[in-house]
This record gives sequence, C-alpha cells and structure tokens, in this order.
Amino acid sequence: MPTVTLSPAASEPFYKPESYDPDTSVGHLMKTLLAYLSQEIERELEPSGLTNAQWKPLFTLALGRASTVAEVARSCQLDAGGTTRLLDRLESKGLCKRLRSLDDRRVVNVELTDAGREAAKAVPVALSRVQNAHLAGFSIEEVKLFTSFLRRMQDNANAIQAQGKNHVD
Amino acid sequence: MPTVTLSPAASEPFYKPESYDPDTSVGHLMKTLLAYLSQEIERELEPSGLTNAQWKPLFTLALGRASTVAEVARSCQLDAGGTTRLLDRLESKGLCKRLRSLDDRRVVNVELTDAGREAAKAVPVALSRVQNAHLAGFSIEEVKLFTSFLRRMQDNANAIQAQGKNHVD
DNA sequence: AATCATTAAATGATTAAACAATCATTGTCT
DNA sequence: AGACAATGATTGTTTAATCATTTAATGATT
Repeated sequence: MPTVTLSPAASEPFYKPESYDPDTSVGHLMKTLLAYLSQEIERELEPSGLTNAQWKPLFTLALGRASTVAEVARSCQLDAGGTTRLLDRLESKGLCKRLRSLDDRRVVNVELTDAGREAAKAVPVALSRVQNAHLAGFSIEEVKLFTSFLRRMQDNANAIQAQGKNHVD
Repeated sequence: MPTVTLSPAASEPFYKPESYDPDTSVGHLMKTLLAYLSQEIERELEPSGLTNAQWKPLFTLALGRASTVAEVARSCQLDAGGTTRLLDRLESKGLCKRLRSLDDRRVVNVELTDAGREAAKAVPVALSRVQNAHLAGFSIEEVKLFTSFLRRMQDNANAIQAQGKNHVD
C-alpha cells in the first residue's frame, strides 16, 4: 500500500502490542510524573491548608473566572456533584462561603473569604516553584517544544473525542 | 553555604508567579491529557470488564512480574491496602483468585483465572492503539524526544524527593 | 395558566488513592 | 526459648472523581 493517508498513526505505529511494556510508555511516564508533581504541590501548599484538588477551584475564584458553583465546575472541568462536595470542604475550612443568588434562585454564588484570598496568593508561587524545579536543566526552547508536544496530543484527543461520538451535523 | 549550587531551575525560571496561568502549564496539560487517555483506554477495555485502574495489576500478573499482593502493590506503585481492595474487585469479577501461601503464611499468592488471562490479552492491544492514536502526526524521533523530556522531569522529581527527606547516608 | 424541557445544585453510590492502625507470621538477637 | 523488630495482608477513614438520580427554579410553548 503506497499512498499517504493522514489517518492516526498511519505512517508507523510507535507502540506495538507484541512488545508493549507499560512502564516505558508516555502514559505511564506522565502518570507517575503527575503523582510526583501533585505530591510536591501539596507539600508546598500545606501551610495554606490546600490540597492538590483544591487549589484550582480556589485560584479560579480568586481570578474572578468563576463565581458560581456551575462556573467553578466548568472552568475546573469537574463534576457538578463533586464540586458541591469540594466546596463543602473549602467552606468548612473557612476559605469560601456560598450565598443563594437573588436574581436566579437556582444559582449559588461562591465567594472567597479573607482567609481564602490569602490562601490563593500562595497558589501561583507554589505551582511555579514546583514546576520550574521539575524542569531544571531545560532550556526555554525545550520547555516550549515539550509544551507543543503536549498540545498536539491534546488536539489528537479532541479529534478522537469528536469522532467517537459519531456526530450528525 | 557559598557558591553555585545546582539548585533546580537556577538558570532562568520558566513559570513566574506574577503571570502564572494554570491552564497553560505543563502540569495542567498532562493532567487533562491523562484524563483523555484513561477515558479512551477504559472505552477500549470495556469488553474485558477492566477499568483504567485495573489493567496494570492484571497485566503485571499476566507477565509474571508479580505473584503476591505485596508484589502487585510494589510493581504498580500502589498502596497495600488499596491493592487488597482492587484485587477484591478483580476477584469478584472472576479474573483472579487468591491463595494463602503454605511456605510463608503471611503471604497471599495471586493467580489469574482463565478469564483473567483472556482479559490480559486485550491490554497491550488497547494501550498501544490508544497511545498511538494520541501520537498521530508524531515522527518516531519526536516521540523519542518527548519521552526523553518526560524522563528528565522524572529524574528531577527523584532528585527532589531524595533531597526532600534530608537523608543521612 | 398549564405543560414541558432545561438548568443549577445537591445527594447517593461506586471506584479509587493515600494514610494510619491492626493482626498474624516470620526472622533476628541475645 | 523469649523479646523484639520487620513483613504481609487486611481494615478503617478521608479525600476525590464519576455516574445517576432528585429537587427546585427558570424559560419557552401552547
């Protein structure tokens, strides 16, 4: 078969079932790496009382990118139910409070407390520090190249998703 | 403590707290990417009744890289307690069985059933297919370069870990 | 106005990861 | 042999993600 189709990995598949070793795959590498990253992030954020799952909702609220439960869920790509319970924990730590909206009484507005805003300040510091530390020895060009690889994989993922649900335009 | 230490990211930090945007960081990219990957893997493995958390223990058993609960835990980098419960679920699906060892009665040997061995066959096929699909458009050299970036970050992570617990040789 | 679909939030259930504590067994040391 | 540490497996608890269901409120349609 000669000609060039642009189907996924048509050229030459990188991984082959016969010789597949989970421990050397990019998936495995990313997974263990993310475990290390979240461990370190949690260590850095411990003084603020934030876990790795909590910093993003909190930071999103601090940036003003979300102000309701549904917006937090969307911008953090979380389940609505999970978001409710996550906000329960943030609220019980005194980092945020929820107020039923008067305009639309289905909506619950979420606001940071002073303590919440204080905790949010630590987030970008911790995230920058941890990720920079894990990129030690990388040139800026290498980080950019690395990032572009990740983006290309994301684009492929989106294409696969779109194709998966054989959408009828 | 004077001169040039090889501290992480001594040269020039890539991320800066003032301008930090979570959504563009390598951590975030890897996290969402992994979510896509595991979603697709789970889709592919659905006929085998395996979840994304279950294929590795099962495949490790199939490869003979583990034959006891503790070995599964170690080779999958899992918590011992979590491993017990994960094997509970595999066993209730009829994919493995556990037998108290006679040599060392603390040990529980884990064996795959016929159904388990059958399910294991699907694993490398699914993992290769999904990862290759997400690497569509990558040349082999690019995948290798990408992998080397991940390995370098891993090495940094290990160094950070070792330094974190200020170990007394 | 009554009906219906949609949206927002919360709740319940399952799977999972991480941590501590427990218990039985084994190995070591004196 | 007896005390003690180490190991293997399990269980309990908390946090979390995902899915389904429920309830209330809103918007649109007839």
